[in-house]
Amino acid sequence: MLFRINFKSGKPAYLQVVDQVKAAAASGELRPGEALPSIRPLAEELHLNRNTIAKAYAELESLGVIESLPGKGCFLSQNHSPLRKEIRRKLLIEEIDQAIVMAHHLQVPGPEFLELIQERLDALEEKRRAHESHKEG
Amino acid sequence: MLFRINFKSGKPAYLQVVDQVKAAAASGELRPGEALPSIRPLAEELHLNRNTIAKAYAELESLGVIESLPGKGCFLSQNHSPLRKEIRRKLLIEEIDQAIVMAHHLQVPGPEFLELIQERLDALEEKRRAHESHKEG
DNA sequence: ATAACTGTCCTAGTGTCATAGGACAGAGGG
DNA sequence: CCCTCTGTCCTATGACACTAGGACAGTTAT
Repeated sequence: MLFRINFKSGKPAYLQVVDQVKAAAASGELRPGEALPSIRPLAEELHLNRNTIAKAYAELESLGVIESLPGKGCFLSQNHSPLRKEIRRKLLIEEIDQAIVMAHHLQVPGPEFLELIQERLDALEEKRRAHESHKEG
Repeated sequence: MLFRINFKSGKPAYLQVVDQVKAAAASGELRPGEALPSIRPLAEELHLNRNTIAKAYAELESLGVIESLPGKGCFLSQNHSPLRKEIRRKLLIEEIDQAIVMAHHLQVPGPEFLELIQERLDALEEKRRAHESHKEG
């Protein structure tokens, strides 16, 4: 598990951590129940204040991605997203529409757009398979 | 052309305008060369300061979506996105990955995700056809 | 020229965000 | 108990984002 902060990206450090944990969860790099790096060591490793990491973890907990047990540590949740199905669908549609509008604006035609999506889905699936075999084999 | 600002969304007003103009351009509601509402009247209509609209338009110009001619007005560009193809592809991939990670996190399975995308693409296409016929017929 | 319109720049106020350090509370090993 | 680890809360500070009003410059019609 390796995080990297891009200090010149303009994106807040704590949000970068949030995104990277989410991505790690999606790719299987982090598995349900697994412990995340504890706040202080990770903060030191990334040259951030502990509260910056704490804020990221708090955000992740509010999203249902992780659970934090004071005194023990933070762990990846079993069941993500406590939201109702219609809400989840609505959120996802917003995200999709944003990508579609960007594709149009970048003049990427529909077929190429779909191809790109399939490509990324495949890439993710491959990552997941790789992590499966690492930890089960 | 109708804009609506959601004041309790937390999203800055000028960004809401940016998104709505981009969406209007993608859906064909706004066509290349067409004039956008001028800054002051639109600001008054939306109960915003002129500079809030001006900032939105400036952002859109920097993105290549519109062109503003001082003294004349703002107009939708012919050719969006002055960026090189690899850059555009990279930007789009970031957006797509974000949607994919969200789909995973919301526990929306791959096929349903693709279905949703197709659905939104179709919806956009229908809008575009509707605007075609309105303005050509 | 005047007036009414267009967008733009400058500057200031206000608030929120991101980050940081100190102190506190629960868990577990000597 | 004592110490060290865990996460959490409170507070403060610095920076930046958003908004706002005044003054300016280009365009067009009268």
